[in-house]
Amino acid sequence: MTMQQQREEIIRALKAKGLRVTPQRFAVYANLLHRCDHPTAEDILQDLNRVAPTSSQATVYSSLQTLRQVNLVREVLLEEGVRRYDANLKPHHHFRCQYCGTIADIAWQALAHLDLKNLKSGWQIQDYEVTIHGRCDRC
Amino acid sequence: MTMQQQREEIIRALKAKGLRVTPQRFAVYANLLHRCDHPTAEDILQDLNRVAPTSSQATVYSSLQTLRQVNLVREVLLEEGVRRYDANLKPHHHFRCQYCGTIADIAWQALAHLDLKNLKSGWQIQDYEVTIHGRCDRC
DNA sequence: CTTTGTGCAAACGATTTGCAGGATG
DNA sequence: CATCCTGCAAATCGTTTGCACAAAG
Repeated sequence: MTMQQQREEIIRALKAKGLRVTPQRFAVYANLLHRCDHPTAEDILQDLNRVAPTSSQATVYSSLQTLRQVNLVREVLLEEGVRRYDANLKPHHHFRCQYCGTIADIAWQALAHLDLKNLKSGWQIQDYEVTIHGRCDRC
Repeated sequence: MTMQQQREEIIRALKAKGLRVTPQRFAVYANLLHRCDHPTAEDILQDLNRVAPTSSQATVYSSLQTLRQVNLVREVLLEEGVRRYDANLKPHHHFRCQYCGTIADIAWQALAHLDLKNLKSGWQIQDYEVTIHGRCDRC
């Protein structure tokens, strides 16, 4: 996919959700899509303003909130007191290295599916996520 | 187990970890052990001071931190921006109702174990946890 | 031109810290 | 009696909010 196509793809996604396409919102979403780590709001802000000022702090926070509401982005909880964001919408699990903090995505199919029947009577399962803790190949 | 035995059990656990047994620390840990929900620091503070002032805010926070460091207590991440605590050390998973927020423990054995072999080459698995989202029997 | 988004700075809630006095082992 | 813990209040961190102005459709 060319650079240009990627841009159009993002614009299409935002419009499809009824969002106005502003440079700041575009930048936040594009940044999240192009990164493979799971950055915090602060990480994104830093990255966007690395070269030239692009967005303010408040705008990054509000963009993330908006993108989350329309399900283009989701929050990931892997560490205590840290909110991370992820634009990978395909269901997947996470592997976090306890030593260096690196986070790797684990494809949904990579795990044998759980047998969730009759877990707790009367409770309906919507979805589930697995977080694996361990040591990565470099630690 | 009698009330008295429970108290002695707690004192033994704290001493075994090299911690001094203060009334405040005792109260925080005992409170957490006797509750089946997964309270926040604030919840614990409220509960302890319900009848008579027992601990200050700073002390509850510091006790939780200390108890966590010695592995008598662990943090649970189930909702965005909320830190909950749990003194149940037996490995278990969590089920959270998306409607009322109720959290239920799922015994480790209740889930068919995951096949975690060959997940990612070079990565060693320490442990994993499953968070299930759904609707509880009362919602 | 109407509506929505941005940026600033102030407000906020949860958690942490500095420090003096108090309790524990 | 040395060390560790507590409580208060102030500091800090991440996030949210109010509001005037700017930009998008």
